[in-house]
Amino acid sequence: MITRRVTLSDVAKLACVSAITVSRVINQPEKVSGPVKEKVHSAIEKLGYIPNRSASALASARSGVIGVIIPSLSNNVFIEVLRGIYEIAGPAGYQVLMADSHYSHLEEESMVRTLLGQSPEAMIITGGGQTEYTNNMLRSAGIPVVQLMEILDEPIDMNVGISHRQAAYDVVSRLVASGYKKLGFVGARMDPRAQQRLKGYRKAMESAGVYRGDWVITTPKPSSIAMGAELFTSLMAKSAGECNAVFCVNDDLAMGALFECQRMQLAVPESMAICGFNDTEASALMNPPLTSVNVPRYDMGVKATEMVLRAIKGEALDNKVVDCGYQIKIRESTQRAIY
Amino acid sequence: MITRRVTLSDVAKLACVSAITVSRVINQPEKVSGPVKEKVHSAIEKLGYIPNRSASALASARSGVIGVIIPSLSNNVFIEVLRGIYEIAGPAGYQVLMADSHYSHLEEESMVRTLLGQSPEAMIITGGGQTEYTNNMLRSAGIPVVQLMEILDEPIDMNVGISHRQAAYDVVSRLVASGYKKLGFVGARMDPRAQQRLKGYRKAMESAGVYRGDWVITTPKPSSIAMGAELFTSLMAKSAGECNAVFCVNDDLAMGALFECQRMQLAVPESMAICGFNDTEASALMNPPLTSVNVPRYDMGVKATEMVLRAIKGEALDNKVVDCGYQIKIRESTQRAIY
DNA sequence: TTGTAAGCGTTATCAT
DNA sequence: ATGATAACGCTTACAA
Repeated sequence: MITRRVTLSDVAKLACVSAITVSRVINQPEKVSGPVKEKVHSAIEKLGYIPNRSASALASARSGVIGVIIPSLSNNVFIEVLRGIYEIAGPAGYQVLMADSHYSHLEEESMVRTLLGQSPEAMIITGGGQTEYTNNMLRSAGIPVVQLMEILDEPIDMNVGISHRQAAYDVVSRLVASGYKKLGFVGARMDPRAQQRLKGYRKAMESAGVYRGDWVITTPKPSSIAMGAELFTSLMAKSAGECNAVFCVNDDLAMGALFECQRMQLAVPESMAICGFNDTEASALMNPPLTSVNVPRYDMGVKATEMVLRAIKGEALDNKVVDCGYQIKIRESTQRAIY
Repeated sequence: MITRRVTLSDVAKLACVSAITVSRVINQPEKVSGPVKEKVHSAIEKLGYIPNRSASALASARSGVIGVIIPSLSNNVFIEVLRGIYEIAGPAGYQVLMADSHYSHLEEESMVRTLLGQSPEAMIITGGGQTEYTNNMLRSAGIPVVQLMEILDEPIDMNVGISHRQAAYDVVSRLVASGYKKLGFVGARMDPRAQQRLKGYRKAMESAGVYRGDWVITTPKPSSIAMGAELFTSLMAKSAGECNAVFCVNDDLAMGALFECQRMQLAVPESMAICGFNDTEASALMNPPLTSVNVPRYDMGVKATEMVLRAIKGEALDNKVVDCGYQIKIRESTQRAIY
């Protein structure tokens, strides 16, 4: 005895109405009279009917799906963005189909293909630099697209993010201005955002006439707390202990650097100042609290999703590009009493 | 000029074959001759054809989707499980449709409904305690279901996890045996896993005859590093400073407790021993490194996904319940030189 | 307010 | 090896 999945017409039969009426009860209840609505609802409950979204999507050309591509599930920054996306999309009746490109534009290309197969009504992808083929696919899909995280020169469609270059320039300038002229740079993964931050660091250091190429330590390897400790050690070695401050391209690295200082008995900030980027929860709670740049990750996800939802509805957008801004958080880790 | 989405028959027309042949080239290429295959492939490329999954799902009754429900996107533990799921599902040609139940079995119910609407071929959900209605929906969906994270008494179908009670019992027993008899408990969120850990703690303490109800501090509020500091402070107050060790229900709390000790100038482990749970990256790298219980989160996700994939294929499973085990990591934070 | 008929783009089934 | 035809379950367009 095989139990076929319950369909619209099963419900219709039980409620003694036509299939389209059941469909209306679900999608446009205001167009159905009270008594009929009740009959249908009780039939739906009795049978435990669950509408088939594939059939619905096929017939209506609306999938109720938003496609999202992030570079990594291991990086908390993207998780918070995701949270923002889910928090808006779900209540609005949209499903999120997420894929992880592993920081590869080639994987990203095949993921865009796959996601487009689900006929998403909008796409949210991370940053720029997509392959030409990816761009073509996205353009010809004819759906709203948001590029998220960083402000780009030539967005495909919409763009939500911050200027990582400017943010890094700002915080580094402030550090230099307050006396930290022997400020090294430590970066891992070095994705486009990290590259922008490095540019900002460099410009700030050069403006002050204190840039030193050999104080820049980077690796393409994944970022982690352990990597922060490792790179910090390299910086100490390479600068022969000359650096007395370090700008880490993110808070994980900064945390690793701080832990390493503790192990080396290097007092922070007295002997070594540390600055991170992103302002994750731990940063403000460590000892000493870490200076960082607060980036509204969750809000970016929210904003991007709100924008695509509006675009799906065909509403006009005030602006296709939204700069979410950042906040510099100066904390004890860079507040040396005497220079 | 409206550009309709490219369909199978567009490709078929261009390649001068029938639609079903194009379908075969995509899904069962071994059943199509070489020359025809080439013709079709070039037509696909020329048109930039992307198959419509909704239509495919409808016609074939295979959606290529796995539904996943986790309680929270804010908790890293579940993110690592997710990583394991995505890492296996993607390459196997499955899309993951994820939903966040916010630790609510009622939200979970509506999310199961929503996900089932996508005709997933399998479902992976967190833990037990689902509503009766949820259980019914899952059962009558007739698809493989894995309950993940903890070993349950009466799983719906398959079950992958660890015994949180046993793990907590083990580590607490070891701490007590090595002299920490004034061991408090600190817990936040108190979801079913946390409850189990509390039970394990209690049993271990009672077995040793050192259990004290007033040394158990919990809150239903979300867990965080800041909350760890707060609860630790409460414990100190409530135990009038008598406790000289604390078992935190997770590593975030343990981290917060350690930071608070540093602020209070309480030497760890000399004056206060700290033990966490989960063994997240930071734990091993802090100063001092934190004792914790390593839980194979990523592997759980991998294992669960491998199991549902096998079940989808109709392959026999050796076992419907898999205990992934755990590892106790004793580190400096609980290694007092002299008791 | 309710219903009929046609089709959405794909695949299963049965032929050729 | 390839094709014709009828589903799959729902919604749109048009009637009644």
